[in-house]
Amino acid sequence: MNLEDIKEQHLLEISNMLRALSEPTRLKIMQNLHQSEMNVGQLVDALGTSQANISKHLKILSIVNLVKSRREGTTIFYSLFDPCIHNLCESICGNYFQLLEKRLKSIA
Amino acid sequence: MNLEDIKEQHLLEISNMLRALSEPTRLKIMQNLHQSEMNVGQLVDALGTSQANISKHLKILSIVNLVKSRREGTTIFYSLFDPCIHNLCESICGNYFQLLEKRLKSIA
DNA sequence: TGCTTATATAGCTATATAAGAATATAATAG
DNA sequence: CTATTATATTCTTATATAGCTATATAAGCA
Repeated sequence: MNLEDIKEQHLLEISNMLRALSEPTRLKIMQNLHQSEMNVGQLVDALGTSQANISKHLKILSIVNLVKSRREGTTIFYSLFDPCIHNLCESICGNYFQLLEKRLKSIA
Repeated sequence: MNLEDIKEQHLLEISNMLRALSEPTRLKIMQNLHQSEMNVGQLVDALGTSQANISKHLKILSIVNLVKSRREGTTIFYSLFDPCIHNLCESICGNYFQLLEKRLKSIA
């Protein structure tokens, strides 16, 4: 599938996924879930923001299928929706550092 | 480089890059530049929005180093900042379709 | 049942931003 | 210099959204 051939609707969905990913708190949530599943309370502790805030961000990540959840008693565990999300994150981050290096070289 | 090890400042820069990418018009600009460099007028024609609007979006994409420009007389040509941006876009798009397939299968 | 814990939601405010309209800048031609 | 063409910027308005506070829901336990 080439970028050039993407239809409007898919492009809109991709932009939604990227917008969901593009918020720093949500990116940190993804970074945490990258390692293992976590419940809301653990994420609250890890990120140092309010529980309400974390819940809202988790909802946004759920809507675009970046994360999924399972209940265990009163606790809800969140994890990456699919293993391929790993690759997505690694790839974004890898490309960022590749770009960063080239920018630094072009300054030097 | 693993996602888990990314420091705050890099994470903020990545989120800025993703936010820049996450707007539909800008994603379409990237989609067009994916194929070849284009000047502002060509992008205006291709996307069907105002010249001012395109210029503003191009500026946002420039700031995060997703595109670069060169002048030729009064015309300014834009292109992807670096070849690796190709990979980034292909990877985002590839992962989206992979996710899409799995969602469809899980419904069926 | 009522109480506690964990999570989600609603309402509010402040800020960010996309798009339109008008104007400004920059390069070139005459 | 003036006019023209191509692009950028400024200002405004409307909408989206992050975070706060308070409240609601849901599950388990006494």
